[in-house]
Amino acid sequence: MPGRKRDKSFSLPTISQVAAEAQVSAATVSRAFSHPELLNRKTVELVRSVAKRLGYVPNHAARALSTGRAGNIALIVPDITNPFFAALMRGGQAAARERGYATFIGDSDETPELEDMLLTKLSAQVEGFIIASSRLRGSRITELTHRRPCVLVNRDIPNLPRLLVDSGPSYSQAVEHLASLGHRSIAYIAGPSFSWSDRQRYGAVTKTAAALGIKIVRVPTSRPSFEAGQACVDELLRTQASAALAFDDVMAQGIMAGLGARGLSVPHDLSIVGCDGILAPTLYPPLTSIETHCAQAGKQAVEILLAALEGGNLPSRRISLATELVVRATTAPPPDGLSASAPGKSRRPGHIRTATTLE
Amino acid sequence: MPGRKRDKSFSLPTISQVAAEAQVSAATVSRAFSHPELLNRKTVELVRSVAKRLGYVPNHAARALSTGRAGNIALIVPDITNPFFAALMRGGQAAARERGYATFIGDSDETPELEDMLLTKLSAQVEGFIIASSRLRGSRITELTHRRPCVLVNRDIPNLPRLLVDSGPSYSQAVEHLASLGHRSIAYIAGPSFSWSDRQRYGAVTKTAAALGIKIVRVPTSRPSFEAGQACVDELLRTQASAALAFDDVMAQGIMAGLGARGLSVPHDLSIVGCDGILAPTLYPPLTSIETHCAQAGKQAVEILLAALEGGNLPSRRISLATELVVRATTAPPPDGLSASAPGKSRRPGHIRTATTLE
DNA sequence: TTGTAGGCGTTATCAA
DNA sequence: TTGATAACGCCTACAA
Repeated sequence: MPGRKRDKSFSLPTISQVAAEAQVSAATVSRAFSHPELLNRKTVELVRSVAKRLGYVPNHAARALSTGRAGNIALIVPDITNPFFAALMRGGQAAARERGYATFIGDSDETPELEDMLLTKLSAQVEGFIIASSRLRGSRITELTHRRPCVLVNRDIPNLPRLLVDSGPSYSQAVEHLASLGHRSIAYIAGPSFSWSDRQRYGAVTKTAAALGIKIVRVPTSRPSFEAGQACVDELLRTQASAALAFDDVMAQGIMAGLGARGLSVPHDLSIVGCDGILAPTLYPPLTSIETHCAQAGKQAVEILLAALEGGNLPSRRISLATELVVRATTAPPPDGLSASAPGKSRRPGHIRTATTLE
Repeated sequence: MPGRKRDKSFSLPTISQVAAEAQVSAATVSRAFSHPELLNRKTVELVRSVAKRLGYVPNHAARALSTGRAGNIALIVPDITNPFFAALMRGGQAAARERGYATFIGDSDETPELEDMLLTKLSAQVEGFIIASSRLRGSRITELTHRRPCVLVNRDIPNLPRLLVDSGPSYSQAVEHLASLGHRSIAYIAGPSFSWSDRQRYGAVTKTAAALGIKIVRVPTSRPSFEAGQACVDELLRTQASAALAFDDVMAQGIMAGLGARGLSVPHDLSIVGCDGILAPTLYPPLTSIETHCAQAGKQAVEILLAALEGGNLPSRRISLATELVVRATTAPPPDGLSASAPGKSRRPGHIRTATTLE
């Protein structure tokens, strides 16, 4: 007869074992967990106690097959170890868990191929995706969205639900902040070329700099990592810029380490601004950085996805998340510039937040 | 008739759709993916091309139900955002992916309850678990191991397969290193009380210190985080110790920040040693720390688990992973001590590795 | 309030 | 080399 023998050594108790033990039908056991309100109080209690004794837990995979609802979502990020994504994942996973969803993670290692592979392999096991900083072509993302609901983070594709950390204005402020300190030549330490965030940030920087008559030099890097930050220091120094705007805190940290290794000090020899806000307050000196509220972004992305899953259709809305420039101790007047303003303090009014103590 | 209607908006192509389109049976389609060697070359090609055109991907959940093999594993850690666990996860996830397994992550937020919940909810969807630094009672872990194969990291329970980052010897060396610099009173900044690693580290520290006639004061903390590190600085200073051995790099970083905020400098006013090796080289000053090779540990744990899944039984072996003390720039003679030895350099011979440049 | 039975997508057994 | 079919564990429409 068909059907296969199976290694019983690690098998979990099934619904029918519970049913037999409790002397009820499997349907009753099922209802005791999914729709207890349809059952007699006593029955629910009986079934649950038997289930507990046997160690029965409803099998998600089987339930998924039957209902089409896996109770899982997946979170795809380019780099698990980057604090921005780690915080985003943490916020997202907590939100999912609160609503009863389990979370897959995929680390694409910054490569489109791996990202694509993860997305296709996971698609049957999850109800939807959060894709953060996708390195995929827009057309491919749109295709995938037809198979499973996707919420994008930091990728702006029309008609798809997306959460955009709107750091452009803060980068503009950062340029103004540096300008007010007397900087006339600023290096932009670039992020990945496929990154929407990088385009947005670089765009804001060049535009604001042009308006202020400030020179911007773009320093390309291999990927947003501590090592890449260190590695670009020579090129950064060659630009003769007196300040660096980094794509993120991790790179800024790498640059600070690289400068330190060359006997240069921050902000005395060079001013630095990062972006993320996670690493920034933990560094020495505390990094002037753009706060992105990444855990909040993860949470909100998951909430949008789950609402869509339960509501039935995706909102296709574009949501912007505000950021703030937080001035700490890595920005000061340039070495030979005007020394009227105190280091680490901006004289400009506006939305700039100044952190006086370590947070 | 029974069976339910389902929202078709996001449904994936199924095996029978491919079968119909390719004019073969569902069994043939199945074999084209699972056992192509049983099929005619032409047939395999035909089926695969049709599948590709339709965007068909075998449904893992259904396969899991039929075979009992989910093709998933789960990685449970106390804190996703801790670089030690982030690196461990990255190593583990990459190893799993290479062997065709997808990875769930669970962040237990340092609580046993959440950890237990994650483990039970995930058990039906995964073939096995990697549990890192479990905060669960040993008896509970043993119970869970009967349901699904588990490989433990940094938890020493007899008869279970476990990978232990054996940092004890390096902590002993750290004590000797500090002693050789002239320190006579050292604070140990503790980790979580349920943590095997903490017991091992504290044990090694007290034992070695006793042999050298050095005083150890244990400073308890709420959890291994940057904030907790900052928060314990006052208590640390009250101990009058001239050096601090921290449970991990994250706490060491918090302490360094807290000292900086109080106008104290490292290693001039206080020497600090951390543990992990991820954060250490990125800090300023570069942190003397114990290198734990955490990504490697994640990889190896997964390999043990997968070998067990394929081999059929768990090895129940206890594997030790060696660590190394890497001396960087946060250890020096105490303020009023002998100043014969150069700061940041140990005069002791042996296995101590000295990092002269930033890595 | 509870039981019966068909079906979710896939795989393995058996037969052809 | 391929096809028909039972079975995996669960859920739900319908009957009782």
